[in-house]
Amino acid sequence: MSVMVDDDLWSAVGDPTRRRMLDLLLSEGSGTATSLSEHLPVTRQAVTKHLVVLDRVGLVHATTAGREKQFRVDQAQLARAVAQLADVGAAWDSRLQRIKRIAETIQRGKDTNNETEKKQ
Amino acid sequence: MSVMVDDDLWSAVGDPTRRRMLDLLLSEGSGTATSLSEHLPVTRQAVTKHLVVLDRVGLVHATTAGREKQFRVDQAQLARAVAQLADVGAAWDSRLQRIKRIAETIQRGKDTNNETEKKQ
DNA sequence: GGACATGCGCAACCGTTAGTTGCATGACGA
DNA sequence: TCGTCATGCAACTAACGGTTGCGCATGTCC
Repeated sequence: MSVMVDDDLWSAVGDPTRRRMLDLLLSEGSGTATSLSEHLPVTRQAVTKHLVVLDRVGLVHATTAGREKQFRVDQAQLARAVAQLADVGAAWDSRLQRIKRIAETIQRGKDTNNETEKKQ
Repeated sequence: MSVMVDDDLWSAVGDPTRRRMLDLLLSEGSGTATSLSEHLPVTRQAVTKHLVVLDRVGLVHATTAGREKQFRVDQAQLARAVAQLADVGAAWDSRLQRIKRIAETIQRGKDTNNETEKKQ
């Protein structure tokens, strides 16, 4: 019934700044804490902390080259996250649809018992 | 490009406890802070605070009856939230698809030793 | 090689938030 | 009226998102 959700993964994409960082990394291909912070309303250090979080849940990983640390999106993990968004959305959506159908059934009258409502 | 997202609405459903509360309210139809807290690993007071933020973004609203305060999900607002989940998911998904296509194109072009490297 | 710039990491600090405990109050049933 | 039950309010803690400041390593330019 209730969808299996990785809370850590969801929380990681729950933050607006981190979502924008993922957007940036996807469109640019890769980026450093400094380069990302230039396109964001927060400081480099804040970006660094977010990168740690994203790295911890496997949504990005880094390769150090000289004094720069390039981050890239892990596509498989982001795909997992997208799947979870879709799952939860679908679960809620079907709930809403069911409520709507019940409401319409009640509206129509009480003798049309073709489809069953089960929970109270 | 970047999807229009209501950060407040998203943050509201970004919290795992609040998501479970919405699940409970959807399946039970309605609930009080006390009744919800009985199915959750947090205290009644914590649930109350979450109900305040859910109410603030319009995802639930309450009707006071005697000494009880019954909360119900606002279906229209939850539908909006679901739509935003779907939007962000779709945006990332198309990004991932595009990257995949580009990767395949490059692979096809430079391919004289056709061993596909597989990650898993 | 030395001077300077750049990218990063670490630490201290602040405001907000998710959670707790404790207590007071208002509504209900016997 | 008395006890019970749901709620509300206040204080406190821990974690988080954010800042500023500093130190260190690497790269560049004479």
